[in-house]
Amino acid sequence: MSTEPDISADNDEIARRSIGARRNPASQEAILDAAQAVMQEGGIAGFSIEAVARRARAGKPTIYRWWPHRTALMLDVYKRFKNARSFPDSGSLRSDLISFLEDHLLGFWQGSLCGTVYRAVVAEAQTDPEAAKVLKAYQAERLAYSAQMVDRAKARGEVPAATDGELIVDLVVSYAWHQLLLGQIDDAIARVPTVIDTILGGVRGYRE
Amino acid sequence: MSTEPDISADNDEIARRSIGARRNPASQEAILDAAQAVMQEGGIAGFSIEAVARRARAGKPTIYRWWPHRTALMLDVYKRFKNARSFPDSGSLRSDLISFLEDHLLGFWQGSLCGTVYRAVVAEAQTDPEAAKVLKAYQAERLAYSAQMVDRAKARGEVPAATDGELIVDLVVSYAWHQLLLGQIDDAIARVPTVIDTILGGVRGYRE
DNA sequence: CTCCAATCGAAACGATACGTTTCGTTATAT
DNA sequence: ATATAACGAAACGTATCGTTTCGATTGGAG
Repeated sequence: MSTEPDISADNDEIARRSIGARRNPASQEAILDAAQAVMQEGGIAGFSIEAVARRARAGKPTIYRWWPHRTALMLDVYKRFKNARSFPDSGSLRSDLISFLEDHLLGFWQGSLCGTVYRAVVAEAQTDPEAAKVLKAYQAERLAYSAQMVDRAKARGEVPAATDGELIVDLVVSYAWHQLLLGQIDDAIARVPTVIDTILGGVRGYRE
Repeated sequence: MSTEPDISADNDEIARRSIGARRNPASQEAILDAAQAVMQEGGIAGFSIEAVARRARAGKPTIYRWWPHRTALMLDVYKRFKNARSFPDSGSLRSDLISFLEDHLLGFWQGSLCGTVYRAVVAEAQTDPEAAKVLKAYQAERLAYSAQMVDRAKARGEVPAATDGELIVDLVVSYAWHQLLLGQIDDAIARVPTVIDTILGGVRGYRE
């Protein structure tokens, strides 16, 4: 998998300087590279602004100038991975949701650095109210966007128009979060079809 | 609600001393009281061993001696609340699950300190592998225990014997976690019946 | 009864990270 | 030509970490 941005072209360059009264793209990139590397090597616990600054050979003020919170920096690292993932549109809600849970959530987090980063972001949001606000907004946006899968199913007549698309997607995402935060991604991936079938079909043979 | 242990009888007592070569119960209680108070006043962010020690007028080594991790201390505070909550057994799976989600999860966390403490524990588990192990074990145990609700429904013939009880409960718990960690407990409580009905019945009118 | 051992609170330790401020340098924008 | 704003570097004071000392306390072993 080449989902991970390349950071092998390390900072062999000469020391960066100011390029005038504007942001230095090279510095920004070096900082993101460093943040990713630090997260990769030391995990969540070792992730600090100081460590990133050292690794990037950047001044702390430069980081604080462009990223108000540690969370903002982590989210930017996360977003580097989430590059143009086309949304599943297979023509079937079931396989759309399976692909969504298996590829876009669990599979995306598995193995790569993304899971680690996302866990850190969620953890940070429990401490920092500002981070909580950012994460909540991000989740709301993603939820609304993902609900389009259900909208398309409605258009196909696959589900009634009254179906609460956001709730369906919320159940899928909630399950993925729970598994991620408990470090059970690998186990969860094996059960994806069962989970989706349960969410779509409910408890088989349930007598109301 | 009087779910919260009383800590109003504050430490007006004289300074505690050693009572010999054994644990001082008064100190342990004072530390737990202080931990709860600190969490209550400063939230997760302000929670530090130093702050707890100051508040309890205890020495830091005394805390480190009895609680290896910060998480262990937080979990002990959490457990003070979780006093003998009897499990829902209403004779109907639907109302059992509604009560479970509304009272034992969301309602238990709402308002009281428990939600804050639990969020802190989950956050800590993302950083500290030891905390992760403890939390994972705790969740697995609770999951198996809660699945008994579905087992009783099976015995009543309400659901087929092949139903995956742990998956049903997992979906409910996952939803509760997601809402807790996003700070949306209040909104979530209003939607409890809809959520349970969706999990039990699936998407109404879904054509497989 | 004597003394050992383990506890207690208090204080201080070095280390680390926080977020901010200063400084001299650089180069765009006006 | 000059004001402006970014850059890296260094240092600031504050806070918490987890550990180490210290003297005082008191139960339990010998």
